[in-house]
Amino acid sequence: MEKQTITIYDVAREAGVSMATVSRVVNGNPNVKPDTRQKVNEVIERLDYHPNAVARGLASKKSTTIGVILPDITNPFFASLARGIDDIAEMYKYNIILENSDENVNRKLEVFENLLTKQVDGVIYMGNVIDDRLREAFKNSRTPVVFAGSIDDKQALPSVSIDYKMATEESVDKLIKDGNKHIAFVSGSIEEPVNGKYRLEGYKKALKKGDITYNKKLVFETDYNYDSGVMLASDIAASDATAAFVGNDSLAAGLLNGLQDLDVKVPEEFEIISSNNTEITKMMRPQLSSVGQPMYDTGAVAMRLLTKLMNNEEIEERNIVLPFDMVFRQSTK
Amino acid sequence: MEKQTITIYDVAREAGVSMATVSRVVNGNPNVKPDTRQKVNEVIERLDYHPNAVARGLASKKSTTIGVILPDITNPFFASLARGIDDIAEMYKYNIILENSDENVNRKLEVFENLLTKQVDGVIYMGNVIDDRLREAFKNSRTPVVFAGSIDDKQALPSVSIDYKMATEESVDKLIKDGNKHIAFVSGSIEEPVNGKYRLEGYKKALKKGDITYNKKLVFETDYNYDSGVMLASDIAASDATAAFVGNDSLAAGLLNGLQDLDVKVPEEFEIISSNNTEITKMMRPQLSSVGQPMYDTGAVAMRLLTKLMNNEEIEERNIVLPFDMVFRQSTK
DNA sequence: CTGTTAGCGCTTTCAC
DNA sequence: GTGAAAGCGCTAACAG
Repeated sequence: MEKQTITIYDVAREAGVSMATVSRVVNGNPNVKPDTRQKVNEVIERLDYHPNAVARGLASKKSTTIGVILPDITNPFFASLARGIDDIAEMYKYNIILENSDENVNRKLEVFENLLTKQVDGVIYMGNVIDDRLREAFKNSRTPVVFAGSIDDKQALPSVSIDYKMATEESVDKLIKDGNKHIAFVSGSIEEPVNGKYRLEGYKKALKKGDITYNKKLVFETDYNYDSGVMLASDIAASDATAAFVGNDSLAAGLLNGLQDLDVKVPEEFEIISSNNTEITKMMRPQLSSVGQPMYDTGAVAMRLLTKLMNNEEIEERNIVLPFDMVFRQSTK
Repeated sequence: MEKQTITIYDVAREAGVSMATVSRVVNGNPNVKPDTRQKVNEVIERLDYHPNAVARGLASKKSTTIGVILPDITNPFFASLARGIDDIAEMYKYNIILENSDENVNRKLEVFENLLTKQVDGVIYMGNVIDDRLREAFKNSRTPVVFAGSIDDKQALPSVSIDYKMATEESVDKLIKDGNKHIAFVSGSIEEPVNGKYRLEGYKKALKKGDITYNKKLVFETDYNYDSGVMLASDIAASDATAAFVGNDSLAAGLLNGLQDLDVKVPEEFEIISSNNTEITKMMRPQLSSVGQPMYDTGAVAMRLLTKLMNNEEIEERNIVLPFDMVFRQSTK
């Protein structure tokens, strides 16, 4: 049925030139006489020749493939980032190998090894947790790694993200301005730098500006999902909080619904500001106010940065901070 | 900093054996004396040797990589399928190259070519649209392709999905049993087999059983997203429909909110049954009733099927139909 | 059980 | 502008 694999050698023979010349035209090398080029192209067409990327990768030591490590592709936040990455990758002719890490450190190490084994030209890392072993592995490999939507708190590696501290600060500013004196901070584990280091600091800074003393009891750590939010609602309703900054949309959605099920009126009795402005913020009733984070762009910019790193181009800024905005909807006054 | 790439040859020399032997121990070939094996493993450890998957791929003609073509990874339905695929792929030591097609036929052809170029061992295809050129390309390649969560209406290619016709039929049965005489059918383009061929047929069959005449005006085609649902709400409210079967959760969510914004009470005045039972069905108020589709499992089973195909194992059934269930929540009586 | 020997299909000096 | 030849790092007969 299907004919034998046809190789560069077949094309060379048919066109009466050498493999080197075929290789040149395939790769757009200018040092080929137009006549020759055309002749070769005709044969390529006629034989329906397709270069073998694996052989090419072995010879050139470039795979035109990059690895993408993320916690879970079903999380809309990471899916959006991945989409941004993929679109730019496509533009630069790179393919993407996807790896779900479930934020498991050992798994990340394995996965990274595996990616190196596959000779990826670069990797984009997403995830809120990063430990020293992984950081070491990243640094020791000569494969460039960039962080997307995540920050290495040691700032040792290139990254693209928003200013989480300031975004949180502005959110809490707004909540204070609305008259709230007791504001909950809801997030995933504060072991994660994005929460414990950046967001929490922004939260504290806003409190200080508002002359409100920080109360540890108003810091709620849980998982990033809807059901956790629902379950958290009773705890929060039982506290004296009248507003919350929430670090994740699914979590915020759960909290909102949970609170309403307990007959707490939002925003009249309780205000909520969420963090990622994914589509579900619009689906909720009342609609959730949120920090607006350019997820797609974060992925896109990270990929663009990676291409520069892979080509050893000059980099102006290794730690890129993208602008965010505040989207006020119905869950705030 | 980083030492030279160390190869199988280095290991062989250091261990005083041949490359072939090293290759054997690396690949777990049993024909190696335990002593030798251990000696080689020690050297591998000491030299921190990592096999080069590209070279291996060239020599063995296997890349241990598969391609996954889907419309858009930010669509939760496809993201869940992708997760199922990835988990099983990992189990069988395959990696996944992700390709977003945006349901664009030309792009799909390109992307598929590219995947073949990269020598993937198999491909999983998701998408509701498939035209003859693509089907031909799939069949002509000797790379196995399986459909996941989608059906090739010609049934020519292996696939894994639920029985969309029956799921729709059962949904509409329920709506009829609740007393509705005018039931809208809302989906994406009925050019897509899943809608025009399977779901619509199930819809018609249920109507016939309920002695309701099919009314073309109650068939609404639109895009698979929240805003389209919102916009559709006024049209549907203006029709005489008192219930709707909707082929997509985001769309159903938009319709639900749109209807409520028009003061239509759900489910008292209007019932809705959606299709994918993604998490947003639970987030909506009232919560959406939905066909429960095993998305993760569909991906997982498709990947398992692909592994069999790649190994030329016997296949009992090429077109696997997974069970679905009906999840009744608050958008139905 | 182990070693030898060809390649896999392509890129890349280095000559001419 | 073009060709010859040497690998890239590994697998897979084939001997022995």
